Amino acid sequence: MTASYDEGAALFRAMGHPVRLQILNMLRGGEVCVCHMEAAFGKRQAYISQQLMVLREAGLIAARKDGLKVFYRLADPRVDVLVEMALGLQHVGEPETLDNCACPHCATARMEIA
Amino acid sequence: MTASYDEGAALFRAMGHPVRLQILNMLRGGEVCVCHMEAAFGKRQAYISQQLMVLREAGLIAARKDGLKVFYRLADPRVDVLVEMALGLQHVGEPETLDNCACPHCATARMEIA
DNA sequence: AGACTATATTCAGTTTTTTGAATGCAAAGG
DNA sequence: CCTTTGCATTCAAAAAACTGAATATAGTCT
Repeated sequence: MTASYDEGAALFRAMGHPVRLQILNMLRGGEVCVCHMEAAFGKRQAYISQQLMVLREAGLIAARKDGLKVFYRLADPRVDVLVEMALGLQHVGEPETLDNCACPHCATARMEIA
Repeated sequence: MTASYDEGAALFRAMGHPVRLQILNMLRGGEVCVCHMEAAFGKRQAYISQQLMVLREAGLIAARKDGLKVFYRLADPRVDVLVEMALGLQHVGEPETLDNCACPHCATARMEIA
């Protein structure tokens, strides 16, 4: 019974960090690889991975490995709504799909298409 | 722009604590005085006040003073939904209205009615 | 196998949060 | 005015979170 509050609080604590919230918001747009976040946020890769670990342990995101890259997605549809509400109901999130990704892989992917 | 994430994160951090979450959930049922929380949670009064301060500073709750007592309520309707979602969409919250309050004031209030 | 790439983990120092204890303060009653 | 009641604030020690640096791992390619 008190466990419910502990679990709920743990959920909020995991979301209560600017970078993690930004990651979650980005994932609302669909699956994203780590290198994309690295490029989009301008943070060190190790740092991004640390935050991803927190989110993973909280059960907020799930990972899919494809070759060398790892793609992350929201693990729970509730998270989408929670993030949306916290950011003010109108904040659409940067249209940061893989399209404007500056990481080597995404860039070359675009070149192949064009 | 980054401020949005900071603000959202601050919101979640304020909610990311078992006792504070429990307080917020209680307030979903309406206005409640501090003495009621004290009795309902079995925590020291000063401790409750500390958590209330955090919630107040985060803009999640508002206070109304009536004589010696202070009544708190949710300041933002979004909070109601956020708490509800975090607690699992079904958790109704203890039916802890002022009716089952063990604090002196609430107890005598009941006696006056009966 | 060796080198390289993408991501993960560990470690340590710093900052923040948490929480118990003590104290402060304003309103009400006598 | 003095006391009591209900709540708030301050302080300090312990616990936890944050983050930079270094290191590890796993997959790919030659």
